Amino acid sequence: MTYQHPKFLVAVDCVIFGYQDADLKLLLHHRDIEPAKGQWSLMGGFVSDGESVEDAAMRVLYQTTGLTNIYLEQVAAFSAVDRDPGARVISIALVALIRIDEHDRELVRKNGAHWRSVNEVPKLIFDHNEIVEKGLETLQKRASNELAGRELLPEHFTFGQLRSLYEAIFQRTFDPGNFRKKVLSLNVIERLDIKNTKESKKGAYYHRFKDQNESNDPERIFKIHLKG
Amino acid sequence: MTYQHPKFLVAVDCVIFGYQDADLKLLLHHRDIEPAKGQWSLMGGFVSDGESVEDAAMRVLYQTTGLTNIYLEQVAAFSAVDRDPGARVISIALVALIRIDEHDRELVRKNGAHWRSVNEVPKLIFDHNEIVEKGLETLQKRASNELAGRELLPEHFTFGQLRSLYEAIFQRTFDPGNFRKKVLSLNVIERLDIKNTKESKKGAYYHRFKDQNESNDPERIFKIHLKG
DNA sequence: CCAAAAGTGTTGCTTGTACACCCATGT
DNA sequence: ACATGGGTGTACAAGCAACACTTTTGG
Repeated sequence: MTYQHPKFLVAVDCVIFGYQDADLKLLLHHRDIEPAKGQWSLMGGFVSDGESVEDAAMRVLYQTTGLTNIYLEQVAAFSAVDRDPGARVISIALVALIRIDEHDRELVRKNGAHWRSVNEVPKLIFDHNEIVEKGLETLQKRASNELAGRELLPEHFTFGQLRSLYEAIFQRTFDPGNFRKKVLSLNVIERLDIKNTKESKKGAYYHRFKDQNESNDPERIFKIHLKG
Repeated sequence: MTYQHPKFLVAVDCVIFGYQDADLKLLLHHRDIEPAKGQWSLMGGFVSDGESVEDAAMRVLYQTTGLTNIYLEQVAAFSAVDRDPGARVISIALVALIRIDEHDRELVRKNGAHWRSVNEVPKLIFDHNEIVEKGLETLQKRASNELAGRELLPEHFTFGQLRSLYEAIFQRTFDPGNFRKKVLSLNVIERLDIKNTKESKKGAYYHRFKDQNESNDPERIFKIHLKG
């Protein structure tokens, strides 16, 4: 051992967002270990040897949703000395965005996990409510700097669906016309020749995200300040 | 012990920015422990029991600069398994902004520390160059979302000095007139009746940051996109 | 026919950007 | 007198925001 210093348990807590029924969802489960066993908690786990924080988060995600290749972003480190009454644990929070229709429902069920609307997050253990707050902020920042949704929407989506997603993320409404124009100006989605006729009488064209390469993004600053 | 899991050394690495001679500076020192002893490194240390990550960073700052009450912001966790050849160390990076004229030069000297321009950062140990990059990004984001400089400039400063600071942070020039108007519109600084006559023939009014309370900030989005 | 979402257009306003231009003064 | 940074003003462009209006079709 080269260094003589105290060591710590290091955990990852995943703020896993999905989107369904025009509502931003958060994956929560009943914690299965003491302390606070049975209470609502974020999906989390401890970092293992030979594993980076991101590796650990991906492992947790795979174990709980069956998904790989997930978009992950660090939120922050939470390290208050008494944040976990069971032991001194330093936790790195990460936010993950997943397509809710692709996850393994059986796995989620086995984990005692449930999707809950971000508007109805129950009291969570420790500082997890605070982590959710910060995680949502991180998502909002991301969604203002670029057009988010690739990881949350199905392959094909209408403008209405994209707008609903943004309304869920920012917890407010956007003017349909202005939102459309703003998104189009970013030049990152393209229209298909198929129409969705389920969600409106007239029918709305499906769109899809362009490939990373062809979506020429010259400093795309989104700056969503559209009012309802 | 409640949990059975591997434990890790947790470090803090501080990206300490100061500002002097129209140049953004970074505090570096010669590492005094093996491995990589003597090489350039960020100011850092290990988290102790009973100490949060922020506590540890403040301790490191105090030990190296003698300063307390420093603005601190988390950058990210760096946790690649082999990032430190001496041992498995998970490091939380934080960015700190200090007024360079207030630090304890003697302390800094004892630490073998030196201020280096961010434009001339040498090869650092481990992943510290990457940490500096991320730290600068964090500073830039902060400086675009609000008027930064409280912690970097002296009490009284001219528009020229503030603009120079921003030019150092963003590594580009700003139009003097437009910069002035933009900053004034934020309504967070006030003019004093004293003039600085050293840096220009005409003399420039000193300004200072208003108190947090009286600087009514209605969603101040800075959005520095001024061209040279 | 009516409601409701899709999609387009118009207009006023705010803000960014590029300048021109005067001011004060040390050299 | 002139070069230099300070400070103000102007004019155009771009983007935001509010909202009118037309299209389409299921009920």
